[in-house]
Amino acid sequence: MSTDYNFSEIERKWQEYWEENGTYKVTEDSSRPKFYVLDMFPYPSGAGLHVGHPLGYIASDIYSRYKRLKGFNVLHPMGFDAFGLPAEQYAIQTGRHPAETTEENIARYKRQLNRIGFSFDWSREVRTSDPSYYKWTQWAFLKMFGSYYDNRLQKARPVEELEKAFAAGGTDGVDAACTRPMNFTADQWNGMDRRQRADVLMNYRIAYIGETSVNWCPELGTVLANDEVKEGLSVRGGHPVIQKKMMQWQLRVSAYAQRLLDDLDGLDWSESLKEMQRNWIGRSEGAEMVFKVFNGDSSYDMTIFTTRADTVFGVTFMVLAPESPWVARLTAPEQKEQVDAYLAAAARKTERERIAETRQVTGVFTGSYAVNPFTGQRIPVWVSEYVLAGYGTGAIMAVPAHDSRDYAFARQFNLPVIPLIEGCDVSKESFDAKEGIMCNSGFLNGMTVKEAIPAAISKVEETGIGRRKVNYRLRDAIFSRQRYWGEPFPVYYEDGIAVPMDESELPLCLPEVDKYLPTESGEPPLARAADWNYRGWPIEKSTMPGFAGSSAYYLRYMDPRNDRALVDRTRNEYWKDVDLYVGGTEHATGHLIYSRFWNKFLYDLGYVCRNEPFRKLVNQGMIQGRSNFVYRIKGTNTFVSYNLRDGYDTTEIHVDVNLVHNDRLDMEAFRKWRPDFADAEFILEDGEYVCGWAVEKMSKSMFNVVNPDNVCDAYGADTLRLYEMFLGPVEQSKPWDTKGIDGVHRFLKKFWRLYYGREGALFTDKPASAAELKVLHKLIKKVSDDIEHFSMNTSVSAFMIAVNELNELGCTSREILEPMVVLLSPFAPHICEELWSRLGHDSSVSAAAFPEYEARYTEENTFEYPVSFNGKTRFKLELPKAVDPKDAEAAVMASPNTGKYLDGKPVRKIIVVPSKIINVVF
RNA sequence: GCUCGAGUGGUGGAAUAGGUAGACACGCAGGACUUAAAAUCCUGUGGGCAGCAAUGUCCGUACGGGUUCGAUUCCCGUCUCGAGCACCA
Repeated sequence: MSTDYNFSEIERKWQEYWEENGTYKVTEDSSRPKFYVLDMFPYPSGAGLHVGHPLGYIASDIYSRYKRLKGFNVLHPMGFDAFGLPAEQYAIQTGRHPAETTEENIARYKRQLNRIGFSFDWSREVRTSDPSYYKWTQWAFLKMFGSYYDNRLQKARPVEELEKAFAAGGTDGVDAACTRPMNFTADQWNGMDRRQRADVLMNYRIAYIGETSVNWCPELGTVLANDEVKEGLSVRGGHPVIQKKMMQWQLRVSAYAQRLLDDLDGLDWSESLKEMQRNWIGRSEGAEMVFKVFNGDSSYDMTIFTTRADTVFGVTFMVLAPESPWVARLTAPEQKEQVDAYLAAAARKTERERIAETRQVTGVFTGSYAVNPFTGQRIPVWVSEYVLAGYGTGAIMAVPAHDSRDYAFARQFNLPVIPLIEGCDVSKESFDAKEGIMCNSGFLNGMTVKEAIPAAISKVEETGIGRRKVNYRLRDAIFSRQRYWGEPFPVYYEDGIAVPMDESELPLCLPEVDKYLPTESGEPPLARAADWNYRGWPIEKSTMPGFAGSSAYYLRYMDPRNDRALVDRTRNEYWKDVDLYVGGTEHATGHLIYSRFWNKFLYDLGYVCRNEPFRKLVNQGMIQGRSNFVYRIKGTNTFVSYNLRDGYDTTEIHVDVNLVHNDRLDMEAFRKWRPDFADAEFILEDGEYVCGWAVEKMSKSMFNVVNPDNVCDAYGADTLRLYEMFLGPVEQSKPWDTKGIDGVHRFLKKFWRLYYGREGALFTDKPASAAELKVLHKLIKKVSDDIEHFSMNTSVSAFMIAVNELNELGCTSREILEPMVVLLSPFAPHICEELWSRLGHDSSVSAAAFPEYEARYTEENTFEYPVSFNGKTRFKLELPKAVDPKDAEAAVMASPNTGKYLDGKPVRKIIVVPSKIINVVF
């Protein structure tokens, strides 16, 4: 048996052992408390893992292993988010089936993950593209199709109950979330035919089909959700996105806006992430107000939304969104030509162009007028792009004096500006702040803005002009994608009426197609599938988006092979929810909103027992690349070292970071790297070639991708794990910098040397000394506190200190060395398994118990000392043994806090520098 | 523009209730063992000033104020960087 730390042999051995023995397989066990640690499952891309991906997995694995040692029954699964665009685009280029390439990518991912020594229970693996999995994605969709949202009860209910209510009393007494408000009587409902009823119900379903303005990406040939578009470009691929009206499946996420907002308060998530969700939900309180509008002889009531009802006396015009249905109604014949031209121009623009032209003010007069309900004044109605169709009612009252956008518009088109706040200057810009005293505002005069807002809304309600209203920025999620590689909708069209399939017919599997491109007529790829129909009726041709499969996967891990339910009730009641969820912040407004919505929906229907899915969430930072450069002298094949390059005219060239160690170039490897560098010459400093560096995104084109496999080859998985933790706080983004990895590797070697010298085993049965025990117990306390607080980086430091101290003490006692192995095993499981077994244990170290921290070593060194004040013993001090009680008492008496706190608070801490007491902390 | 974070040595970063700032590691410098190298080990390492020295002393956590006996930590203002949202009425 080798006495050296042979990491590659050790790691291979134990990884095989874990697999053969099913060491990390977990079953429901009601005798032990559960703990559910989840990582956001990866999309298995063709590029494989780089060193940044496992950061969160390592942290969560340490946490899982720690909890296991603490006696918890830990569920720590892994799976794959396997549907997605890259596999499909690869299929379009190569003709290979996405299932095939996905399978290969998953195999590579699993191999790479297993090399790092994670304690995943692979028997519970899920893949979203697997029919036995997406059966339950489709099932949830059918449930959403069959449900509506009851605003009064604030929960989802079966559509059948809505039908009963309609049959009994029409829309009277029904308060349900819907696309547009409806009004009909029971008689009208009962008189409707099948198609009419289907149309009405579609207005209420939680999964519904409807015409909406969508983000259409022509390049990708599909629609995208709001969170898949950034700055007018698709997140995947960066292609331009335009607005288009289309019939699309949607999920009524907006119905859950208030609950999604309220329930954030109870979650143990970072404040910044909660804030992001709050912004995305975008609750704003205000009022809806009705304005009378006139087009020639016709008059209508038009509703607008405002958060500034107090400024109604300053309304000098109104503005409609170009897409608003009011535009057609309110365009006067003499203005029709101009309005149509404006609408056409607006429709042609991409989202990006609209954003780019934000500063340009455009608009057109409709020729119609409205009446200000408070002043009776006649005001013109305009159309402009700066008003959004999708928010509020798509129409606004414009108050140029107190809204900068209205102000810009008024200045552009010479519309009047009426200031409403005493002393404000609106000659150059609007006064947007909600402060000051109202003027020119009738009954509001003299009030502060803060008083005027509720007063104005009350008046609006009293006079029947409108009502209090809360608006949300959160929109319904568009759920159709015109793509192949996604879940098919279990819906067919009978005479054009959408009909759900029966649950018993799931899964509806993806059909084979000859090509993965849209058809010539622009239909989705599924239209290429011959004979794909249901009893002769056409099946829905679009597929579900990426977030469909990832919205409930955490539930499926609880019961992954169940074919009768998404998750069995008793299993769900055992595992309940995710105690710790680790993943990137990029999912803040996508997956993490959809998942919460999906879970709440299932909760409403009684399929799951928890209202929120993820109790605690940690966002791991991104690991950026650290690129290296060499400097070629122009026109030559000579490269000059970093610090000497000033004297030359050079070109900076990215060099593969795998050819560089501590910024020193391996010149031989460099010559072999590419043929044109084969005869490269170098100008060196101190005999070495020093490279330049920069922090950039980790990508192939920058040659800065570090593959964890290479790190495992060179240093071992345990070093990789420790090093990724040592790099800094898990939540923080940082560049991957191999400087310093030697230090961590050195630590593991030192750790090994504590157990094995060159001559063999060093551990003995000798009892531990007090000093040794103190080192151990200090470490136990530090490490457990650190892991609970997710600061693994400082734990690694603590291990280094402890090992140095034990070395100095010449520690050989098993009493110390055994618990040390258990302690380190969450971080470096392989080396610890090996040492554990060499210490004579038959079972895996993961079956051990995390050592208990014994306070006696601090107790032994402290004692209580009564302090008298005014002749009465007031409290006892806990003093470090090194401190002379007289000094302590003197320090207490001299303490500036004594007078303040002597009677009340206990002493918390005595601050001692080597020889003297500085202060007493109460 | 709005919202939320963060600014500490040459570098990554510690300081987990306001209490010795710079733990630990890298890098660097010097030394030991080597014919040599690698590996390993030891010592030093924020800055200024004084001293042969051990040491002493002052300044230091982006900047300017404040609260406190005491501030990297709390409060106000400024600057810089990062993240998110962005015509949301």
